[in-house]
Amino acid sequence: MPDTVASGPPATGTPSFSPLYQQIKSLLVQGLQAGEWLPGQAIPSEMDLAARFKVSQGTVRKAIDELAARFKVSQGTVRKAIDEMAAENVLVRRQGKGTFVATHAEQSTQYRFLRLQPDDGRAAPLSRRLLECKRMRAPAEVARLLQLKAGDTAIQVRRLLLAADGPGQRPVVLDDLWLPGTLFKGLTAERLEGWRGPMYRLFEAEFAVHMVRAEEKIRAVAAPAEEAGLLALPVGTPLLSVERLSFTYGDRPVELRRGLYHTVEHHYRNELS
Amino acid sequence: MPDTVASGPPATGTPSFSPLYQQIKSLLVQGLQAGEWLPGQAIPSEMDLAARFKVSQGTVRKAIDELAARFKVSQGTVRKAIDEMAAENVLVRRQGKGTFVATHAEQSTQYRFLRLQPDDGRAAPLSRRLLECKRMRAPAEVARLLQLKAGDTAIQVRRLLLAADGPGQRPVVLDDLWLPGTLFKGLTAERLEGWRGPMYRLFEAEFAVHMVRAEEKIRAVAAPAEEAGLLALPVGTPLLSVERLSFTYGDRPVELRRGLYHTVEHHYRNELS
DNA sequence: AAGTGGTCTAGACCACTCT
DNA sequence: GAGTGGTCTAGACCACTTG
Repeated sequence: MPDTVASGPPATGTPSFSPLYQQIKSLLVQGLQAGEWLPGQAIPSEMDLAARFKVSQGTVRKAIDELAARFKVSQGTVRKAIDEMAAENVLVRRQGKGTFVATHAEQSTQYRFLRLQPDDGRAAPLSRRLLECKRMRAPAEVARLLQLKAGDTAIQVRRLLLAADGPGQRPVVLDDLWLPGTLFKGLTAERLEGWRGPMYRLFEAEFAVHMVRAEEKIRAVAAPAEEAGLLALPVGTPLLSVERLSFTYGDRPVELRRGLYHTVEHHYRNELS
Repeated sequence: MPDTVASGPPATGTPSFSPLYQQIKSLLVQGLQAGEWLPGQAIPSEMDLAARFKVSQGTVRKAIDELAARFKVSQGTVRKAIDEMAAENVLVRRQGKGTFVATHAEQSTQYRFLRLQPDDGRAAPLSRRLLECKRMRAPAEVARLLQLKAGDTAIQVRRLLLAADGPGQRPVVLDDLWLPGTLFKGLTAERLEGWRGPMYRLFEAEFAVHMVRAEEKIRAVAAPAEEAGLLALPVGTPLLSVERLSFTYGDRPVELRRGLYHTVEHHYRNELS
């Protein structure tokens, strides 16, 4: 870890460039990026820190104090950095337990990025059906958005999400995903089909890629022939087209997804403020 | 102002019910609700506070110190309350100037709730055309969502938003609004047509109703005959249906709006985290 | 020069969780 | 009982805006 911070008393004099707590924040992001702490784990790893500072492991201090010592700043400054990261859903505080790296594994945040809801509040979870998973050269537009070099390979995944609350299963969502081939080396159809749980959790657990935030562009479109067929709908049915670009730590784009949502018994929910 | 807070040293002992800064926050919201400070104005009004505490007006202190004195808590606690309200876009901090009540008047936050964007980044502002503005008895569904009593009057407004970047003006959005008649007493078609600027700014300035947050339900629908005609589109064109319920201070619903967006050259933009 | 929000420090007690 | 985050206090200097 560079000691960009730990030079001199930062309270007075030059804040050099950005506020101390912002520097702490980016150091923590670097740690997350490097996989120093994994989703679901607590920060900091006391063993690790003890080793780093060559402090006897029995030296018991507060976790944040450890961070403070590591960065040579006060507890309050570290707190403010963590405050912001908690507001961004990168970290999760739990009173009495610790501060944890956010994960897509927990019930409460499992489908954090899926804003589609059934019109009646009942939250019948959707089932999945994998249609395709193949490696290919990334199309120009995909390469551009994922910041790949021309000719880099991408993985394309196509799948259906189905509502199962009625008598039969009705398709509700058709998803097309593109992933950078370099990051998702061992990803195969079998791996995807065998997985129980959210796809983003698989990405965390098997490929060390954690989705932090995303941008979506939403349109209304008429279902084209092929897509209509897959969704078992008449050609031309109005569908919500949701183009999502997802980012991991450090704002690196790592997934491009285009979903077609059938919004007759479901809707896309959004909060504005 | 009740002195729910100002009883005894709150740092130690019983926090009675909720954290101090939450109590401060709700007191501030009460002040906003009561119109004590208006959108665009700074908080606190020093004259007002001086009058309240019968302190000579010449006694100059920091604004937050005034609030702190008023509520008998430390500066840090007031700060935390204001922090949260700034995060909710209820207040706006400006370094060196003060803390202000958020408004829909400023350029930067003018169309805060309109997530529709042109596909090319160019931000050609939309022009408006008022189609209708009439008082009527609130339909059951509208009354329910706006928490009106059965039979209360509502104002219905219908309007078009048009893109003017090309040679002619093309309709892009058809909006239908319902407003509680009691809150918007003098609202007429003339008042709406004569107004230059965002509608939400008119609501602030003329009716003392400030929109703080909103919930939207989004669907893809086929344009019905009447709406298609108004938008100058073929019947059945896929449109984004955006149903918005807007709230003012204290989570009181004050506007129901249903927009139909034509999303061929525009899209709805959303950020997930 | 004065007043504002922005940052930083140092220390305290409380509420919750786990052993 | 020990360790965690949550809240609260008191005071300091800095950066920015305005007279």
